[in-house]
Amino acid sequence: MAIITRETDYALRALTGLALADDFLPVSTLAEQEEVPPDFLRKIMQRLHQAGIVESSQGPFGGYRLARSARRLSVLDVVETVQGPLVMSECISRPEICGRIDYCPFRRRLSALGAGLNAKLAKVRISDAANEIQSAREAAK
Amino acid sequence: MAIITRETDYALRALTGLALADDFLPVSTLAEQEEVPPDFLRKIMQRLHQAGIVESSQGPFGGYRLARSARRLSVLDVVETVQGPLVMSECISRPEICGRIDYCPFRRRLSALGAGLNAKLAKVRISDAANEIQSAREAAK
DNA sequence: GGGTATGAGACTGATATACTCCTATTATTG
DNA sequence: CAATAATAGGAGTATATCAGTCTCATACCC
Ligand code: FES
Ligand code: FES
Repeated sequence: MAIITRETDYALRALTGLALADDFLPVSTLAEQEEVPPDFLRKIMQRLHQAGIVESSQGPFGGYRLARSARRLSVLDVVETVQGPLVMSECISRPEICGRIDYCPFRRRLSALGAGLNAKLAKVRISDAANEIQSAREAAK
Repeated sequence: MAIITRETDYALRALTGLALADDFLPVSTLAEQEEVPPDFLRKIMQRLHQAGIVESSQGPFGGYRLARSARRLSVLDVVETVQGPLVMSECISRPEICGRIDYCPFRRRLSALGAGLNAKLAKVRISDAANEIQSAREAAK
């Protein structure tokens, strides 16, 4: 089972592309650059827009750009926006449906692992990815 | 999104029950104890049996028991048996479908997180859970 | 052989995933 | 200032997975 869906993967690619562009970029360009089906990316960008991660401009020369610095945008933000909160299991995340909360021997251990993963995903920033691409480009010159 | 499905959750409960019983236990008893739909648990036990995690005995006084010590059975084993390998993303786990393997700035970082999570899940053993239940029972006496 | 238990697997409803297509809005152009 | 072209916005669809049920065959004990 994959923890990160393709939708999130595509969103990460697109946001990295936007971080490098630093200007309004249309979905068509972004989709070609990042090798994502354009119509699918359009829908993904809408969700990122609703979540306030990107700003949009319609009409010719429009497109999307980051709404905040790539340094303040983590992989966790993107995961949570696209596929919802990342949790170890439904039973752990929702005490009201658990029913064995007092004596379940896995709850504590597994929820700690979930919290750990979330913390690590929060430390990977879009700017890290953008910087890596940037460095590679300069090295290739 | 939940990393561990309900099916895996049920499997963990059942295996912990078996670890405490240390004898053949029928699915009906196990299902009642662990609060799992009996027919669903039956199917889950079949998969655990195919994977060699439990042994079965048919007929009266039959049921399932652990095929190996609970100390040698980790949560990761159960996750992989029930829901397949746990990976960060499809694109990361299958280089042949990736296409951007040489320059993807997320591949290295995220696959490291995936490996870390797998390692931690491998360190949580069914015996840990069984021991915790055992201790609680003795304390309640 | 009768009764109790598991084994294998087909079948189903609901939800999520991955993607497509049509519509509304904006900016330039003649 | 309308027509047009470029863009985002949002509805809709096919497939897969999840979660569970049901049936029937098989093995075992008395
Ligand atoms: S978290 Fe609910 S039973 Fe374990
Ligand atoms: S792992 Fe394939 S594009 Fe990032």
